[in-house]
Amino acid sequence: MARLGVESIRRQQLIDATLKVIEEHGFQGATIGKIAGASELSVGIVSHYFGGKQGLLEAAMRYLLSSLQQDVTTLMAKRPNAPRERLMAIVDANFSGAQTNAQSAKTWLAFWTQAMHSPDLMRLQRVNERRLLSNLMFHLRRLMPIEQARATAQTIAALIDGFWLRAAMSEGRIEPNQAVALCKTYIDQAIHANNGAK
Amino acid sequence: MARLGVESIRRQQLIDATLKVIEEHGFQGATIGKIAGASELSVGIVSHYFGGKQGLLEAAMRYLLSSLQQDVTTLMAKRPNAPRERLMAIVDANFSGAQTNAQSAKTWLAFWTQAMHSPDLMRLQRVNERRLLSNLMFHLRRLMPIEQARATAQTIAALIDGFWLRAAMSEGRIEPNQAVALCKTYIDQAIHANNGAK
DNA sequence: TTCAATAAATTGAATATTCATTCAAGAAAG
DNA sequence: CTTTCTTGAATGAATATTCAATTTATTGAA
Repeated sequence: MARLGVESIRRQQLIDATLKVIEEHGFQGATIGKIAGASELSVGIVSHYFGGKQGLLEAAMRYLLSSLQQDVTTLMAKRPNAPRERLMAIVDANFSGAQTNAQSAKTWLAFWTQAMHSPDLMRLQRVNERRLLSNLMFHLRRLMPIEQARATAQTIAALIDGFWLRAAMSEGRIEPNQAVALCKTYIDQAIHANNGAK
Repeated sequence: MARLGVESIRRQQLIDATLKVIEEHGFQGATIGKIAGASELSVGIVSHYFGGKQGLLEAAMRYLLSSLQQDVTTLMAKRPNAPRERLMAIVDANFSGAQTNAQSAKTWLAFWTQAMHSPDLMRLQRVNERRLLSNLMFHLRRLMPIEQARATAQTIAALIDGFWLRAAMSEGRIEPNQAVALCKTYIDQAIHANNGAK
């Protein structure tokens, strides 16, 4: 028997290499050859562990999504349990840590594009989106009537996506702090505008 | 000599076919063969008029960008020359007419992804983005102090992009009316929040 | 008007390239 | 010495590009 855990090590090696190559060459330029090179493994190993290129790409996206989800729950746990604070934590998490640089924004955009033509990736994307929305709704419900909460949740979600997209297009010159600040300003405006209507 | 204007007719034929094929098969699936088929021309004609596939794709994106720009100026011209009205017109234009359906949102997303790896397309994208921002700023400046105007302009731009992105991901179930309504609600909130500080 | 002569436009089979996948052989671990 | 892991050359499929041949349009002389 080979060393225990080789499989999970190799899988992660390949996923890391995949993300790196997509960052560098885009989704189109991410060939098995380049990925194998970046991982210092051979091309054959991909089908051995992931069945093929598509399987590797889906695993890589799953990894990105779960990283984001982990950032969210970690950051949320550290904040006071007040609705406004929790909302701010959600925003912070979505622009935090490993997530925030133009490179990883490009990777996200690439996956989004890909997701439109892969039911599996699309499903993953939807699950995450619904989680974000229901998360936002949960806290907004405590601050405003349900209709306004719904609208505000949609708007916050769109804002987050929009800033991400702009980050991807801005060639390294992303200012996560600015995006976070603008999102927070919006949230306070929305709370203020709908306050008292509760 | 051949009939005058054949060149521009053929170019448009190919661009239309390109957009149609991308809508239908995605960016990856948009092969020269399919595009030629959809345009009822031969594959050879592409390199004759555009030098190659890349040239055709760039021309198609140029066409989309200029269509959007035209929608904006057309709609703006019809509205009263009041700052708030003009802002609303900008939002309307960005979700109007030929622009608004999940298919064309997918096409946009595909081009954005592509633009990240093509300096030429990136430059085009930037020009358009700067035009949108300065357009927004021009009117916001009349409603609030410059710092708030800057922040609001960034937020509106991000909102527009964000709703587009969500439209692209939402598999045909896009509600442009809802996106427009939410953008407008935000604008009014922002005006209200920063009013009097003028 | 008709008819070559010429130029422009168009075709699509042939070619070249790129790349995912396969798998027989070999290396490494236990 | 058996099992697992890994390699990478060979294969085949997909597709962009090329270009010689063909078609179509234009011109102007008869």
